[in-house]
Amino acid sequence: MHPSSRARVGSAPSLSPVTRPSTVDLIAVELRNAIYSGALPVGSPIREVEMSGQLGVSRGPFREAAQRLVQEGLLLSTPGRGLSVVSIGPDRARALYEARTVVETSAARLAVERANAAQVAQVRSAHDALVAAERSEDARRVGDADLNVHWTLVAASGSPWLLRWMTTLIVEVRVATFTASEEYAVRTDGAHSHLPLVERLEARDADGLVAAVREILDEALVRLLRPEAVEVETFDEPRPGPGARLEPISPTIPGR
Amino acid sequence: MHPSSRARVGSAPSLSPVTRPSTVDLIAVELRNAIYSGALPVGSPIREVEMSGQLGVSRGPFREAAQRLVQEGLLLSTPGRGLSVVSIGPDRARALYEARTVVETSAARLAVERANAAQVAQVRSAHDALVAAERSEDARRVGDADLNVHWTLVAASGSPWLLRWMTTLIVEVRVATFTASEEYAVRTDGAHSHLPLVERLEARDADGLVAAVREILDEALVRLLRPEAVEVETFDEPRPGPGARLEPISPTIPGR
DNA sequence: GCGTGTCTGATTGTCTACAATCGGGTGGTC
DNA sequence: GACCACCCGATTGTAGACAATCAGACACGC
Repeated sequence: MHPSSRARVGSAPSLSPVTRPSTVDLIAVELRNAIYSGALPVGSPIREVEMSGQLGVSRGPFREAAQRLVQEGLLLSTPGRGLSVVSIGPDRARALYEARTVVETSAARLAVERANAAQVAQVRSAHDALVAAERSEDARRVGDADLNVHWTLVAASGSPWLLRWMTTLIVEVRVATFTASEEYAVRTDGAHSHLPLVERLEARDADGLVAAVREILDEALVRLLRPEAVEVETFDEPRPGPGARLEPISPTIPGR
Repeated sequence: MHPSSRARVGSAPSLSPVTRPSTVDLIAVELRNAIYSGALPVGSPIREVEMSGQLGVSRGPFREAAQRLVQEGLLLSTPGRGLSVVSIGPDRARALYEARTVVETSAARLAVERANAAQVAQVRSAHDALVAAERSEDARRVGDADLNVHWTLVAASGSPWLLRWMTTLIVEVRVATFTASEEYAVRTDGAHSHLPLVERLEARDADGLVAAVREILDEALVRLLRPEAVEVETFDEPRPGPGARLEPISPTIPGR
């Protein structure tokens, strides 16, 4: 997903330690992506025998990766009954958006204070991708791009904690969306409504940026809870059909 | 620790589903407590063969529980080298306190808006426990009570997300403390300095409460980073000696 | 004395097998 | 028809075994 955990090769003359992803790392990413994309539907059981087989790994590391997602709040573990994908209904969706608002508004203030030019450019670049995504009229691509604008804004805060929470919140937002409706719809004017985020960040206008964030999130929550109450045009896309299929994990890159 | 995951027995005539803690749940709690208390020192390796033996469980569920703590940020997993307790030095401590401030000030505002009388009473009760702890002059007990005041305040916000983050932040604050110094010291006037938290919550004074939270956290960070810069009297206690010892986990309560 | 190669023990990472649990289906009794 | 007991297949939870990896010690060559 968004975090790039690529090994950093030190530039000459100094070398940095090389870290390689473990099997558990890879499985956890795969599972998180599957939940984010809807391939693993909300509330659905995690059949560990079947899924570990699909991924080409044994049950041990699969279970370990799953426990990461349990801790993250994306999977639910019930002793004796196994794992399932969480669902986030209306009550919890309100709390989710409340937490999301805390993170994003706080990150916005920090970003205005301290984001460097490269970080600000990344938010602008993410917004450009949103503009491009809207031309494609592909709801999923638009939704991804929309969330990525928010994610880069939080990344620009420079706070590892806020960014970690935001990475999970993004998946949870998707879970809440899938819980609310089988259909995935995004507004057609997301690029326009998100433009003030970029402009106010560039202008270092903290209060204006926070207000823009709040407005977007408040509206998104209303649309999530009562879609008919919001009169905006949307791109629609039905959810992928059932039958979660996980691809085998690529062999770990050998050597170090 | 603070979250009580006790099974809720429904009052007659309706019964609620019974949930029992899994072995993985129990191990994770044990590990988290051991990090919080310093029994597992910062930076120390997690010897899974030895520790699972001490807990009386096999390595499988031990590894699963450890992965929860990896996701939580309390343990670090390095492929081929295993697990170790994280350390949080000065740079990360600043970011930690920044995140802590975000959570606690946001929770404070929500608590003022919506905490019921029972929740407010719990904050007051937590403060009473801090007063009692100071009479004992036991630094650990004081530190625990201090953090519990903060935790109950966040609990009073009613936000599951903020509370979950806060539960981890508390352990991380301890990790940062142990990283900074072998000695554990708490100020002797914590009850006095925390009193405005309770009073302003009771008075529903949001701005006043937020200011009080900020002041306490700012001062705590200064004391963490430069202890000599803060002239306050402290209770001191050396850290427990090395040799982490985990007690065997009680057998799961049979039946359902 | 320093650097490199090899060996060994400890530990990690993964796999497989077995016991325990759960849920659904079936048959018997009232 | 409703309820209960039993059985069986699927799945989970855990233990133990084996392969792979790492770190430290030692020997050798320069």
